[in-house]
Amino acid sequence: MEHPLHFYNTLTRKKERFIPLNPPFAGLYVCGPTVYGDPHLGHARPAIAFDLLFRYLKHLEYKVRYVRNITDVGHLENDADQGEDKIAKKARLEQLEPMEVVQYYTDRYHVCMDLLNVEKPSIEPRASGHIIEQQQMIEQILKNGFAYEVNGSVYFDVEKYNKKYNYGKLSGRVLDDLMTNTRELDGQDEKRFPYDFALWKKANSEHIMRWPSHWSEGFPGWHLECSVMSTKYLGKKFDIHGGGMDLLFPHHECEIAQSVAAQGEDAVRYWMHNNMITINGQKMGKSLGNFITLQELFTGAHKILTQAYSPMTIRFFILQAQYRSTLDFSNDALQASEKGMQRFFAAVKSMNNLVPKETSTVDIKSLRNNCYEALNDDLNSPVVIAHLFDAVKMINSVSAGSESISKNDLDELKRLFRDFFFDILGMKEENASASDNEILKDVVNLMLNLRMEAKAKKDFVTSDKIRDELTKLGFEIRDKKDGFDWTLKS
RNA sequence: GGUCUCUUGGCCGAGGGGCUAGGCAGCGGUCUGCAAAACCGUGUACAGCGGUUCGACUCCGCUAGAGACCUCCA
Repeated sequence: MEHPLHFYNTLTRKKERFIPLNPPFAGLYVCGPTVYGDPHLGHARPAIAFDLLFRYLKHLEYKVRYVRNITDVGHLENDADQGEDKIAKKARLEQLEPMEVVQYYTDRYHVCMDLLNVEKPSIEPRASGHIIEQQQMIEQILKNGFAYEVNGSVYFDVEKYNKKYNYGKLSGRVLDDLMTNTRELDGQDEKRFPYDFALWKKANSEHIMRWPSHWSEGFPGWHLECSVMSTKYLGKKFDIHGGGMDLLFPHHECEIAQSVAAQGEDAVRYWMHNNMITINGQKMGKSLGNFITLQELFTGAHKILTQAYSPMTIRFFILQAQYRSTLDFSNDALQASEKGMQRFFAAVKSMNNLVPKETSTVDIKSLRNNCYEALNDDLNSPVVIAHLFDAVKMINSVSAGSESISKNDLDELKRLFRDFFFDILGMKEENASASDNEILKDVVNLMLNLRMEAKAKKDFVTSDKIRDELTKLGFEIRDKKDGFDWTLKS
């Protein structure tokens, strides 16, 4: 590859060059949502971060299979083996079938992802659709001696596993430390060791989601689905596994243990973790109750918001931080993103109206490589955006007449925006429907032409009135040397 | 308590031993009938204290503060 892509591998704790196992193919698995609640801002981060990766890998002409799961079963409410299934609990609260809840929130998630212009993954498997495969993996782990059965439940034998392999290599944990640090947990009596985790859990009588198995009627443990579905669709060894940093331990650590226990070697080659979105410096999360749903952002219906923010504003906001940094959320920060993003779209519009000259006084040659360099350095989207802002400045200068651009350079500039701003960063014009409305366009142009006539007659009362009224309606009017320009703001 | 991470100007956020990040906001100017937009100019920012170094905001140590994981979490 001409542009070597590097990213930070959590497993090795350093940036590594990405060399896929079977080029030109690349396999990517990302932990998707547990569908028992409305998608919130936190869900947007990994979705967008790995959407960026997906898009960039495709841009680099890899044939990517992107698998992002839907967790619709198996995550327990409280302590590993005492709680009830989250989805079952919600179902009982709302008097709905569990699968009805799953469907409802899956649909909500999809709607939000579409609005955020997050591309659909190649495969979106559900845990509930892979019960048999999960049982097969449990059998394999049992056969290899790294699990034991107690009263119809099957647990992973962490201590035994750690004698042969290294439990904790991803999160940097040492099992001995974990042992000395053991806390009192209820209902651990079935386990040999507190850090053992369930592979299969016998369902109690009230538990609604249950499947038959050799061991009991029950349900699979929480970490199993990802091990199973990733390798099922990407192979026993595959390139990239992504997810939020909060899943690093125990979820991803257990995934590694399961895969290694089942097949004798790691499944994942590069582990990538996105950081959290914070609010007032604190992680936004369900348990803290300080999360803000995407719906609330899109409608402005939240007390810390002064207005609604469009999905593209959210996307731009998230891309303005590198995915491994925490991103502090606030109304002010969103407002800054919205303004900046609007400058982009205004510049793109005026780029398409630029008239090329014989020669260029702007230097656009380095822009493309600068953007590649930023992306190749662990997907540094904020730096890409900074370079694109340089391009915005050039466009505006040419538009203002203080600089000129050649036909070739203008074409390259257009390609630059198409490739990086639209295709890779995944930005898109939002109120296209409004400004694409021909009749609306004609009416606004009519009004503004009347205004021009008034101005020509120095009838500024009339001309200002037209401008002010249109502004009130949400239009932005910009006078030009010989004419005008306008946009409908969202 | 254990493990780990972070602390950049009013806000968000890159970066990296000596070279302007960028955006938003602010201030001054140009343009304009006035605006808006745009353009030009404008900020002695790197938590504190030591150390290493010719030179540190960037490396090391300590102190303070914040956070993450250790329990479901994106």
